[in-house]
Amino acid sequence: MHKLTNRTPLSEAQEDYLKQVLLLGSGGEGPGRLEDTHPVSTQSLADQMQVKPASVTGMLKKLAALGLVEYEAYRGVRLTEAGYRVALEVLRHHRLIEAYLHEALGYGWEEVHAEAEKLEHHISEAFEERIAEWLGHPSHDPHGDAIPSATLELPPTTPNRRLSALEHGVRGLVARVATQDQDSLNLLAHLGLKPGAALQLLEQVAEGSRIQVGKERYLLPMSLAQVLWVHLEGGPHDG
Amino acid sequence: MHKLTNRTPLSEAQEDYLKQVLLLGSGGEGPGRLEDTHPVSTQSLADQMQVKPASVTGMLKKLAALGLVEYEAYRGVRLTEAGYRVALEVLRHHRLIEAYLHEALGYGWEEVHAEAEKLEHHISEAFEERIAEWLGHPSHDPHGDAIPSATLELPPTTPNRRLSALEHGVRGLVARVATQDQDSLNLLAHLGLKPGAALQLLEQVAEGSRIQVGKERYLLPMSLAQVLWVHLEGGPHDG
DNA sequence: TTTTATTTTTAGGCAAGACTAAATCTTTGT
DNA sequence: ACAAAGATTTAGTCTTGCCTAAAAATAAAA
Repeated sequence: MHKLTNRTPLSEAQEDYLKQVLLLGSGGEGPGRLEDTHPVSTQSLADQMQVKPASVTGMLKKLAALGLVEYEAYRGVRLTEAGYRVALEVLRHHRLIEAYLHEALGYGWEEVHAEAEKLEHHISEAFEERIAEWLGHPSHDPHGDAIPSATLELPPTTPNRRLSALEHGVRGLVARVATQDQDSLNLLAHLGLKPGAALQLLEQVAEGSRIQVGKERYLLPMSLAQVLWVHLEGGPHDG
Repeated sequence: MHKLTNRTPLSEAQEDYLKQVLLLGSGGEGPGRLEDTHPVSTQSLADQMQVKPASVTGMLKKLAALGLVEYEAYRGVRLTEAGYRVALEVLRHHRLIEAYLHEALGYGWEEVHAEAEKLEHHISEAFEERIAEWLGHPSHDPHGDAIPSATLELPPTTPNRRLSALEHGVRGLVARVATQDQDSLNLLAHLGLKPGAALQLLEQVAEGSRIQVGKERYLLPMSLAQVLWVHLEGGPHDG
């Protein structure tokens, strides 16, 4: 029996599961409309949450009973409308906090993830509002990830592509750094490859992507080239 | 067996208990040196934590096993040196957050407590440092409560007295508002009775204290007069 | 199609931290 | 001094969220 008029506050774990179902169920471009998501496997959730698959099954049953996910045994899980809203709310908290830590408190953009991960579950709506206000209601966080609005709409997407999928010679701006791995973040930050940075793809080789950033040339391993999303120079315009 | 080389991170509940043992064990003037505290009863902790006495007993045993409190059955509890340090650290977090919410994010001084209560357990040392830096390493929070330094020293105490204990005619400045009750805070805020405000005690009556604030006169109920700590005008100097 | 490998679920447990009810200590009143 | 009252502790449960091991379902391969 679904409890759609759900006003029981969710636990931290529950919120985290919902967030991950959204993230894993969306393409690499980041979360979009609920209809565009695909079901998520128990295993992928277990990996993401650093937890055993059996634990995931247990939690999914609870969330299904709350009407927050649609869960069919052996068949993966997807969010309901209600679960989707919760997930977006958590994402909004996370990304606003990242932006605030970066802009207001001088955190490096590569340092903000861990702190936001803890805080996202513990701030009030008032806090959310005040930092959003202070920041001027930003549409993207320091990693280039979209921030849902107060009414949970996502900002319009721009046509970005993975560095690893570009043709040689192409120039563009880093639009998004889609990893949370601390080592990767540190390296990319060290190379100046943060959102907004200009780069040119020299060529794709077996080991990864040879690029030029300012006057420097680097060979970026495949694993990193895949998480760097690039906005093409002179690419498609929308207006 | 005490585990004095304690580096197991404490739970939120454990930190809260330690904080309350410190607060309840200190006089109304707020926490001072560990030697000046008195043992705290199970009942008073239960009241403060909104929990049944049996639950308190259970937790105290755990904390005693960790070497954070000295606990003798039926006899109350006090902090050990290690527990005292944890309690001060939590208090520092709490009060720095209150100050930051007030000064940086425009929270009213009467609104900050609830938010700080949640956040105090979830911020990193880096976060603590950055907001302390931003604030200029303040010695007191918006309620006038002392903030332990990064090395956990308490700022020198000033000779304040409860409004309810003053003689009529006396003038002074509000030094501290020692309540966390939201209704009381709202009322005091409404009357402009925040730390720094000047007032004069007209007379003590059975129902409370008749005072003058600016051009207004109020009869402040006993319960409120007891939580208002006043710094006497032209009072004892220390230099 | 049948076997094998992989994924997922079930079953049973554990640790925190709360609760209730019952037992036991301490204090207090006379 | 002693009994009643009040405070505290013990004993036994419950819920949450995780675990491991074993069973079952699905998917892949022969």
